[in-house]
Amino acid sequence: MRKPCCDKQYTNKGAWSRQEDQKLIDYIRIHGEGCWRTLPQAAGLLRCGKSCRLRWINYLRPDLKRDNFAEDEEDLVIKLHALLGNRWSLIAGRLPGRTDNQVKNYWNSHLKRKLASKGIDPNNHHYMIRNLCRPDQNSQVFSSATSSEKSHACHQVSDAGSCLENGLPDLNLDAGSCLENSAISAHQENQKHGDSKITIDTNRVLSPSTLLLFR
DNA sequence: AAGGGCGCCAACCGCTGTCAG
DNA sequence: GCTGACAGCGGTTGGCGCCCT
Repeated sequence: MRKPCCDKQYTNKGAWSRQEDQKLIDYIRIHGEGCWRTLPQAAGLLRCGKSCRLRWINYLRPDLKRDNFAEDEEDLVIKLHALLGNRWSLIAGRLPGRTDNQVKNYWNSHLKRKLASKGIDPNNHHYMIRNLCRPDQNSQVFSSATSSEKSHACHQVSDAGSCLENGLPDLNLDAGSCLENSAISAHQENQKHGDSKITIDTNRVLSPSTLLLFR
């Protein structure tokens, strides 16, 4: 069992005061980042080193953007999430001035809902196909999406793949998702030709979870 | 005007990865 | 190879403010 990083009895918790912020900023200006364990004592702070690190990285760093996410940043987060999943630090690394915490919070509070409202499952970036199968009240979700939005979801994985060609690191893409995606694209083809029923090309491979949606 | 519900976001917690001794 | 210290990550929580009834 690892020892705690600090003696919790003698550390403050909760929101940081201005004085605490100033002490941390002053200390880091002079000594630079790092040695978080010894920093609190050296800087005269009654805080855990971990807490100091978090406060600096997520709030006090001078290069942080504090404004709302721009549309292109949103798009990038969505594409990177399709590629990387909940690897917030990797995603944030591609957004200058944004922290992993900011990206995570923005995803959970805005983007998840935004995708869901367009009928896109925020977990796997696929359309929630059940909505297509059952023309009940749920189907409104899908029908309210514009064609470009539908296209966006169905091509999420291939778009993300194209990011790789633009210099993203070598990542292990989920091949299963691509195959499922191609089956969804097949459905799109049917839609284009006016077919109201879903037909599945059995030569295309679907995961069991996706197959369940069609039953 | 009040208070209950909800969303946002800063901060915390627990865990993992890495590296030095 | 083992152990402990440290940094970093992702999930979760709690407090605050806004909105609606």
